[in-house]
Amino acid sequence: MEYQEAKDKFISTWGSLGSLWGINKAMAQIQALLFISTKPLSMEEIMADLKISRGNTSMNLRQLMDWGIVTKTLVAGERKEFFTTEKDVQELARIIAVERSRREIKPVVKVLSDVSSIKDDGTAKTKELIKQTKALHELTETMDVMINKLVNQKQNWITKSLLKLFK
Amino acid sequence: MEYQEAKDKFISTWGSLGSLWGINKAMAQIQALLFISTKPLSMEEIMADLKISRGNTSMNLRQLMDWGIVTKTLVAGERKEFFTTEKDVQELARIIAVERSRREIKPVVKVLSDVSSIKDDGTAKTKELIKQTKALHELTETMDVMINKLVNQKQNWITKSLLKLFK
DNA sequence: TTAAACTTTCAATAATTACTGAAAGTTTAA
DNA sequence: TTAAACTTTCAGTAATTATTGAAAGTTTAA
Repeated sequence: MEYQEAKDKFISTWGSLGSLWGINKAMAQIQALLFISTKPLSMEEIMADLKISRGNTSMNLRQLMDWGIVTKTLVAGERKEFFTTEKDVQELARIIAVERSRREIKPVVKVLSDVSSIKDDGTAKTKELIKQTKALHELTETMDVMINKLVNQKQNWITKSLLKLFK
Repeated sequence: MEYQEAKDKFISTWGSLGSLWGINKAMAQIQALLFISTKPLSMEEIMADLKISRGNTSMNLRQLMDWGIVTKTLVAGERKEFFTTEKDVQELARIIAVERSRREIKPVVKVLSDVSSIKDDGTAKTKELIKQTKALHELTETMDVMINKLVNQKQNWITKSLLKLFK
């Protein structure tokens, strides 16, 4: 497999994987492109390489910046803006985990907490609803705590955690 | 909040959360409905409660059975089929984790392995591609191993893991 | 058998989500 | 200033994904 083929394969796989970590295809592809680039890229270069429109590029770059995964960088002597992504995979994984916790898990924990604390009217169906959503609430909260603790070990957190779990 | 309101809120939240664990809305809602039901439900009952068509119900029930989350149960004296879901949240989480690993993580690990092992032609861009996809490969594989090990602790795995990590 | 009761399939359609491109907005250099 | 170089916005459109419903398929009881 040659460079170009490998590059395309990586970008397209990473793109379709976007759904796994909750972002859209173009967003994931832009991140992938920056991730394997040896230098900051301009909007023009990203558009040309991925064959997507200016508008799409602009919107998805902004989202990536909102996630804290991509940053603008100035290139000496150039007027236009250039972009780079976090290059350290562990740091990348940390950012994604924290953001997903904030955006998706926290709101669900809230709903589960509300639903599971309705008044017990003594009927079997109400009892079941309370029991099951309470269990789900505990689970979700535990996992959220776990993610946030894991991730705060910073440097080399994944390897460290693995060791702790299975030594 | 009364029973019906709480139930609707739970089902709709769980439904829109489907994307988080990689399934569609109707599928997640059916699972949610079964999860808080005090008895097995027939297709008719599911259709009526969620206001979805027969076809949709049938297809999504099948998918839930493929995932191993829902099972057919026979109800004495009834000809039609009834359905139940796994009621234990920890077991539910185990099944989902294993399935996602199999369906989504494993194939990506394969691509990353292929891409990161292309021939080094000495150029900077090839070196960068190899370096970055290798790092991603290691990370993804480590996480996959972690998930599978965690999950194989069976009984009470989440609490156990949390203790191990932070004692 | 057969026909009623039930489930599955799948082409058509609806709903959702992503993308384009041109106009409006912003910044900078002269 | 102003005009060129650049970025953002967003209405319209395209692509994707989910849903319907009716026809075909299956099972069971008589």
